[in-house]
Amino acid sequence: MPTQPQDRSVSASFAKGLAILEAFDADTPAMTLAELARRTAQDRATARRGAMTLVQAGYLRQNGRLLELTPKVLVPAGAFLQGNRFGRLVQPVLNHHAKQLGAEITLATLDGRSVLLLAQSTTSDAPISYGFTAGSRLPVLHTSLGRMLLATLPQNARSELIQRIPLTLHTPQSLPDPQQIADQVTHAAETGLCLSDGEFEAGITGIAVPVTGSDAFPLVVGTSTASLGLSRERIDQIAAHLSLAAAGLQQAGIARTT
Amino acid sequence: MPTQPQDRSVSASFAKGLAILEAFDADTPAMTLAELARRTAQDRATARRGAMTLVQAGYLRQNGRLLELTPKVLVPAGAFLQGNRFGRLVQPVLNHHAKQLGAEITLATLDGRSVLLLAQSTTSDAPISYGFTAGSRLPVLHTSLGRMLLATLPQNARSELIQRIPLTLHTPQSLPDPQQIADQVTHAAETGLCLSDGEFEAGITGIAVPVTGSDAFPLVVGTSTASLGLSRERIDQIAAHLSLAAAGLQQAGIARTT
DNA sequence: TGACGAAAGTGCGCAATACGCACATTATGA
DNA sequence: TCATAATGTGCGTATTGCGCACTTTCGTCA
Repeated sequence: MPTQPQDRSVSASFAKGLAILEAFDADTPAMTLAELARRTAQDRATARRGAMTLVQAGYLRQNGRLLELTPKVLVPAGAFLQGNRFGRLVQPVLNHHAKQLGAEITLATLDGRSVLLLAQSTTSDAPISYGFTAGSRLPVLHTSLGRMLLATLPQNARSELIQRIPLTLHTPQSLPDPQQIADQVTHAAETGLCLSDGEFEAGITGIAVPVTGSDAFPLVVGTSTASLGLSRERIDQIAAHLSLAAAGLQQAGIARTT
Repeated sequence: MPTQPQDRSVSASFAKGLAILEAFDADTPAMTLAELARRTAQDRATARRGAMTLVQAGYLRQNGRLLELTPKVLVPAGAFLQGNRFGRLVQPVLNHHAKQLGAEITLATLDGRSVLLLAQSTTSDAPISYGFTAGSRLPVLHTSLGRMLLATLPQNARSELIQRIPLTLHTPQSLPDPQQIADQVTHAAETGLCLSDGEFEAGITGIAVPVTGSDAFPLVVGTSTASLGLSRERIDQIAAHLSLAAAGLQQAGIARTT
């Protein structure tokens, strides 16, 4: 009684263990074993084995009957960021243009069905800080970053993703129709600029431009600002700054040398 | 022919898979499969299974014959940082006192046998930036952060760690004798302040103070400055700022509510 | 161009190992 | 106090991962 056409080149136990780790997110950085088993749809004994392995490896720790992430999960992230010279190559560029612009600039890529924030400028004098950091996830369909990322994809992948990603409305202004979103994406692809007004957070307009030249990951940079009194001139101004930042990034060598 | 007193509550395959992921560090964010197998001392087939599983899960990607970390490794880190409200609780405190102090302030904990950086102030006007970010590792024995962390430990754990951690000298000024280091740690424990002059990077003095009140992890904050012309008064001044930052952090609620 | 070494992919037999049921125990809350 | 839920554990079973050995591909130097 075979269960699945098991792929002999991936380890099922390892995959299940990773699923345990992935069960922890920003909203739930600590949970009980039973809840963990429920979330991952694994047998409690299986979930326990995975969790105990993670505890032994140092990625989880037991606090009473709660399992919680330890700071050790920062290590692989640090390896990625340092290994790719983010601190030296990316951060200065973002900071410089953010200062010029007077608003924070975010670098993001696409991961599965969500936007993944990679880095953000840290100009302490910037007005708003949303508490988003590297590793944060954002929805794809209703953010300027997400739509701009979609726009970098080839047509077929683009429309397939728009269909497959469950559409959740965050504000009354969130576009409810996949077709409208697809049109916005097409428009973004043609103009190299994407706006999204109040579709993710009310009263906030997101603006994003692509970072071309990266053959490894789709990359975009973006910023956000209050929608109120946002003139066309100001938008163009912001877009210009973002484009400069994007150019600076690819010149700094974000593109992977294949 | 039994191999090991195998612990039935941890998954060997999962642990091996995690070892694959841990093989990637800041110096080697990409490597070939053979090298991966060599580093982890696993059979190539085993290493391949682990790597392919990580590829399927999205944490690694294949670039030619190289395996490299993907940005997805930022996700667990983001979950930890956001879940513990670092962006809202920690960062503002660090930034505020860093501005007052005129130098970057770093928050760190102890992970195994190395210092693990958790967060760093981001005052764009600070003089030096070492390229260290959250997730970076530093040696324990020859940094002020590390020694201050050791000082927070109970006596037995303290001396055991000092014995067990391999002692590598980074500069001519690095203390070569475990006993001297132990004395420094004791002194740090008594005074609540730790200095380390040029033992990790020549000409740089590190200064660290403990963040008490955390029952979950040992925490310290520290900064670094040029050793040249560093007066006793200035040191006291810096220590005062760091202590304020430490107090601000525990007041912000870094301590885990057990 | 040919030949060598290193790296990558694959198949498969064996047995170690992870699975998941079921039971006992302990915490939680009505 | 009882009921419910969560935890830890033992263990039989067969699934699953291990690792040898072979083939193929790639890169390099003669």
